[in-house]
Amino acid sequence: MLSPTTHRADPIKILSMRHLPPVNGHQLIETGELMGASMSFRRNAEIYGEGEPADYLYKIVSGTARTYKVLSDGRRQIGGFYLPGDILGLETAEEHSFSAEAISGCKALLIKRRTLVALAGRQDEIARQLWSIIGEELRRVQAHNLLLIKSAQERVAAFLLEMAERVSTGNAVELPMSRQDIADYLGLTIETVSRTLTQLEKIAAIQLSSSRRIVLRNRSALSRLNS
Amino acid sequence: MLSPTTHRADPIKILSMRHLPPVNGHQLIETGELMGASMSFRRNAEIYGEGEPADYLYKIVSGTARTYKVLSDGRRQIGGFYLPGDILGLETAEEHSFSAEAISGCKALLIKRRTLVALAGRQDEIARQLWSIIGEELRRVQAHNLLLIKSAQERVAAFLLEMAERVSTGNAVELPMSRQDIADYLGLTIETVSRTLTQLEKIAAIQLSSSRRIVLRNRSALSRLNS
DNA sequence: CGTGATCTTGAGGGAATTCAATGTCGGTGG
DNA sequence: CCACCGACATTGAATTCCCTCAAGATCACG
Repeated sequence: MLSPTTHRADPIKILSMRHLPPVNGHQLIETGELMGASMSFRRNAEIYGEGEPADYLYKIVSGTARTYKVLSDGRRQIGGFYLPGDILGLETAEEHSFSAEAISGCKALLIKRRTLVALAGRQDEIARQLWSIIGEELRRVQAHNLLLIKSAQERVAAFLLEMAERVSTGNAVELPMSRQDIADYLGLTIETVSRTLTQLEKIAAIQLSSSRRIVLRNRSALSRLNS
Repeated sequence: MLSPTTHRADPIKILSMRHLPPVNGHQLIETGELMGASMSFRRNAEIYGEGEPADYLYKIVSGTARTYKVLSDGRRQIGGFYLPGDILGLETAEEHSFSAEAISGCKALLIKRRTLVALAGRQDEIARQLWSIIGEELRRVQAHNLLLIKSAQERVAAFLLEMAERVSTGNAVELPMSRQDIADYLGLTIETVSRTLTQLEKIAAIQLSSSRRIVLRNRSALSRLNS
């Protein structure tokens, strides 16, 4: 059962809670000054579009989301994957610089940006958390940068290790995204991702139980690939 | 001559001034609560190292700096180039995640992070500027990400356009960094950068006056390459 | 069971890298 | 002043890695 505190009007909790328990009954949580409206998105539904006003942050409650950009020639670059507990749509600009979509069915908590910023001005703890969140995002994007200069093997290995940290139960990784998503995240083609995975299986670094389920058999081998 | 305000104890000015006039005489500027110590770095000198405590921000006054990481196999990835007016070392973590060096002789204004953060808690204007600076940094890193999935031509073209915006006088771009720096920034080899530049010269998009001086002859051609 | 979507595998080609040599520029000392 | 030197940059040839195009294989779903 839910602990009573999850229903309290506490913006700090909204920001910091890693997994928010499901919102039972009504879709609106009263959280003091910070309205947390819960919103559901079905598979492939748009959460927000590039260029739209960035009025809300979205805290993923369940499911997975992706941010992406489509270049003029049709190539798609995925900026990141967002799992439960992650915060999406963090921009200091007035407009979203990426689009966001639900990968699987997906529930998110909406947080009004202006309200949050105003609140941060008065409550140090909120401000501190906001800084930590945007700093985390910056580090994530920088790590992604480092990925993109590496070889296909290194990129895939790094991706697997990253996902293992985020979704793993033991050594098994249940991937929420398709090969195409992975490819567009890593700056590779879907074929190269597929080939690299079978290659990693051949050297006994991983085991492909099914296409979406991957077991890490030899993490140190993967780390070693990770230059 | 310097206007008197440049010497006033005004942290907002320190953050926002695009180009800080040279500090004549003593090396320490009294800026109220925010001490702005001026510091000089010679070519290739380290400004800070990866993993060191991130106690200071550095506002470049003159010269150019680079941030970088060296992977275990020796490859170097340059995270960004910082020109006069840019702020370096912005981390919300306790430690620097990149190293920083002066590319050319370089003067920077040191800003104590803790002091700045404390100040931001009391002055909205400071907080607002801090947000804008880190948001800018985030956008810069994301744009860099997009670069790294493109072809060599596109990367070099995008790099030239970026530098043109930042250092150009008309159509001439005076590059402060070496080919190796450019290569490590773009995730290419020095040879590929060189070849691509001569290629761009052949199609009359640019002119290589000298190796460090490049004239943009056809910006729309460069933009077109920029997918 | 079909049917479409997703994933894997194969063969060939192309873009960037590697390795190697040559060229250019700025400084230093004869 | 010019010859030499080292650092930096360009160019060339061969190779490697990833992409493209194409054909199967597998999976989910009606």
